[in-house]
Amino acid sequence: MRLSDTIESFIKELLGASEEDGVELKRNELAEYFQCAPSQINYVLSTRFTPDHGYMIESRRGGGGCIRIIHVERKQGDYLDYLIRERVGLSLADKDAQLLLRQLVESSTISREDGLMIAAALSPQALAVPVPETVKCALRARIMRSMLLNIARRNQRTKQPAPTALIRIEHHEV
Amino acid sequence: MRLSDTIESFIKELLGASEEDGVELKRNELAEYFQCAPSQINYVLSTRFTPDHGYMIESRRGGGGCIRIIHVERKQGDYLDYLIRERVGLSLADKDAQLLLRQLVESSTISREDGLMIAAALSPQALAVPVPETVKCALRARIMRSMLLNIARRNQRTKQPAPTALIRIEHHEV
DNA sequence: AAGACTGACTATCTTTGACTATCTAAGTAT
DNA sequence: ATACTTAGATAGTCAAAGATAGTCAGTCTT
Repeated sequence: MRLSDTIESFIKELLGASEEDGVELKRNELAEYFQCAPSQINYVLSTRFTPDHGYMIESRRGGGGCIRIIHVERKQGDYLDYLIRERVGLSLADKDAQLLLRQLVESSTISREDGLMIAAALSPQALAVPVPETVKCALRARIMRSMLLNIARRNQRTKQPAPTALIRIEHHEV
Repeated sequence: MRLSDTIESFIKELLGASEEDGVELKRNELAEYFQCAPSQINYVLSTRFTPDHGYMIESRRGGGGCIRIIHVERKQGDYLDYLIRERVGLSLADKDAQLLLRQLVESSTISREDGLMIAAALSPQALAVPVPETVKCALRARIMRSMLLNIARRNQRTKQPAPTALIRIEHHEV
């Protein structure tokens, strides 16, 4: 078994054992424990604990610093989960983003308020920085996923599970 | 727990227990109590009790000198306005964004949910596209402004600038 | 070729201590 | 009395040291 896989399972065990929906760990301690370079931890995090995997990472440097990993439960057949993992993809044109948002609000997958918040974050004015359109598309996709994940997490916290279920498996390139 | 965090909570407890909206303390006594260098107190004040955090500091040197910490209450609408117009500016470092969000939630200017949504949109993971940091700073400012503006509009629509419960969020929970 | 792994370099946050600035009070000179 | 001086008591500043985590390009493995 590869080291990365071992570390991955270890972290997932920690998450499973935790009361909360997240765990805190010290990068250096973990690296010490597994006898590897500290940057190996970053590698594991960036390849196996990404937003599309349903994880959020927060960290602090300096004395007393640490890494926090938050897991958002994915339920089978959860539409939000499908969106984050597949539908949004790596690139999202402005037009597609608006279309998607409208669908999500109309199908009550997300609230109107949340839809407006996402729209605000993705608005052309917000993204009016001098970068190629391809980069903006990547950005839209990332921001969209990150915000949807946050909504999923909130749903999980409030124990008020997904408003809808309906999975429509459409093709997913945007 | 970091010493700075401990001292921060201690001071906030004092503030909470106080009848006034401020407390007075002796730098050296505090330092003695926490067994640290007096300048540590200055560090805590300058990183956690700034105007952005909603605090004002006054002090007197010499015999009988002391430090006074005052918590400033702000009107929601005005504060949001100020943020949108002045504070956010054209550029916003990651650190500043987090600081700002934390203060906004602590002062109930925005709800915890909105704070988390903005944090999700501004998270390093969401902005992980290959552009210079200067561009990211510009982007953060724009997204932040756009989302705050959306909140302000929503408040106006509902005519009910409803705050939320006072929730103390943890350090990088924002 | 793709994924796993590493190490040097960088960025950020905390803590400390030496040095500086300011204030009060008491003492001294006029 | 009034002005000046000085000692002691505070607080402020800043840069260095320490403690973490992040990045990235190159190497190794499969």
